[in-house]
Amino acid sequence: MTIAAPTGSSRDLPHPQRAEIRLEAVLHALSDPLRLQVVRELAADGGELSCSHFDLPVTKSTTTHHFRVLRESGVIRQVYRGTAKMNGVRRDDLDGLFPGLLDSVLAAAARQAVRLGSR
Amino acid sequence: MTIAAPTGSSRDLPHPQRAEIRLEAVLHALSDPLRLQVVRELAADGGELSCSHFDLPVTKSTTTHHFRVLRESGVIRQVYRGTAKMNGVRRDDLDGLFPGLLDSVLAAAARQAVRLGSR
DNA sequence: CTTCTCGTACGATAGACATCGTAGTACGGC
DNA sequence: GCCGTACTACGATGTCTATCGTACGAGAAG
Repeated sequence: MTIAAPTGSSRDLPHPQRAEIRLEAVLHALSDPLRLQVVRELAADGGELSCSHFDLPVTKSTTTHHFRVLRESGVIRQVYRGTAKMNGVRRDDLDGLFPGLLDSVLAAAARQAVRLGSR
Repeated sequence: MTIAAPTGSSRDLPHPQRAEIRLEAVLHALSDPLRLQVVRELAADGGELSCSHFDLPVTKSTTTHHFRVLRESGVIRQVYRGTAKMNGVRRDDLDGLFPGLLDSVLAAAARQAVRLGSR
């Protein structure tokens, strides 16, 4: 029946429940440079960022695809706010399932960014 | 001239140097269930195991492929010992580059194994 | 209502990858 | 030298995935 919209928005998107999140899917989602970069920025921000906030070197269609991979793997949560779609890392769920994993990956990414050319 | 074989063996295999190891490649290598399982066993053992020690549900060709992906991403080191090929996790290099990452992933895999059916 | 922005959906495409089977090479033992 | 074991190399195949372009839908602003 789906009564009452959760957060007050209209259309909402399918997310895996916490128990459905699979480590292999998370690692796969993070193994793409573009997606890893997105997650780094989202984690650094801590809050929610719109898709259009990111200036990725691919078309909008491709961007949508990458965000979907991140959402379906359980790494991020996506919510519509008016015309924009806001994205946030599912830190609670990830830390609950895999303590320390996200932080290790983010730290590793930061280290590698410094080690290579960088940013 | 290549004088003196390092460990006493003859043919040796191409490995990335420590500085060439890329986080994305490591995550990608670990995102396959079979490969993750192999790495878990190798890490649990701590030493070296032959390819034939693993009883994977795929043919030998496919096994060879997976071990190569692990080697080329820098996750494991492979050495010939007579007719057998021994495999070991490159713990020093991984811990040096990405402190805590490998342990987080292994812990996450162990947790998930318990959480699901398990083993 | 029209228009603008933001993002989706769908179809196409090219490349990557997991898988197999067969044939071959290296090494150790007989 | 010959055979068996361990693993590789190569070619084929089906699936997945990253990418694009175009056309569409939902909401805000005029």
